[in-house]
Amino acid sequence: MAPHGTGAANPDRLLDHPERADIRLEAVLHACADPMRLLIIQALAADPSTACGEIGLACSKSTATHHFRVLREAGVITQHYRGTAKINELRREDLDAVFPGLLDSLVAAANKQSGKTTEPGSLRG
Amino acid sequence: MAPHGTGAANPDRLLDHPERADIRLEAVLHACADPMRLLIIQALAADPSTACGEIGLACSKSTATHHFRVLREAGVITQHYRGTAKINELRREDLDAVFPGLLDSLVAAANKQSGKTTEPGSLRG
DNA sequence: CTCGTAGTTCGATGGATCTCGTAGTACGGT
DNA sequence: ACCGTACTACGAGATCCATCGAACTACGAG
Repeated sequence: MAPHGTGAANPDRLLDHPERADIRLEAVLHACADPMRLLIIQALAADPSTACGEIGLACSKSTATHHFRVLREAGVITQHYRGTAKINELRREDLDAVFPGLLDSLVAAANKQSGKTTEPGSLRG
Repeated sequence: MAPHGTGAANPDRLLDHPERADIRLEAVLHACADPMRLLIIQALAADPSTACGEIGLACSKSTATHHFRVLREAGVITQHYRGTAKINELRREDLDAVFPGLLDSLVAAANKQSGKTTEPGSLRG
């Protein structure tokens, strides 16, 4: 038996995302309750469609993978491959539909706390 | 030496609360990311100034104490004694000042998810 | 095919966290 | 003074979580 990566478990490189209806508030909050993941969210809010590596996360690659996964499984972000890179996006529409206003106040709070100036106009593409 | 409760550590029954400026977003989110504590928050949102025991929590008393403490130390609620009862209140003003809109969307999300009808008069003015 | 880049998986470790029962303190009434 | 109610503090057990390094897969370019 191969000691690692049982290989080809997902040949098309597709990723599982929870349906909109399956997004749970506790999971979303838990996902956001981590400084590293909050950073990711801020980065994606400022810059949609960013690859994992493009966000300068101060941790190892495996840790980064872990955090992105937590966010995806909670329904906060979507991920899809683009060549060798993995592109991340906030699930704005879904989150707004399920928990109206939550994401916005969350991002605003994160930006405020980190002293970021989310200048008016950059919020929406 | 008394094996438990070193007694009179706080003769006036005063409780430590973080200052408004010391409230951290991660801590607030983490505090809210628990079903039990989310229940407490919903209860306090619907009914300010409630004693610990008045919320029908499905857990032991020591566990309840623990959850209330987490909420207090995160800056989500205040607690003060009134006779033998301990009264809890949401720190609405402080939270609104530090993270505008967050508490409202949080409570609304919790109510929505739990199918609670947030009294058609209290939310929309 | 080979190499480099991007990200994953596994396994381990150390630290939080949840939960509880038991034993304790504080207050208010009788 | 005594008792009951309300809640706390401690200690233990179980589980979860963040983090890492090492080994691995997948894709693209030359």
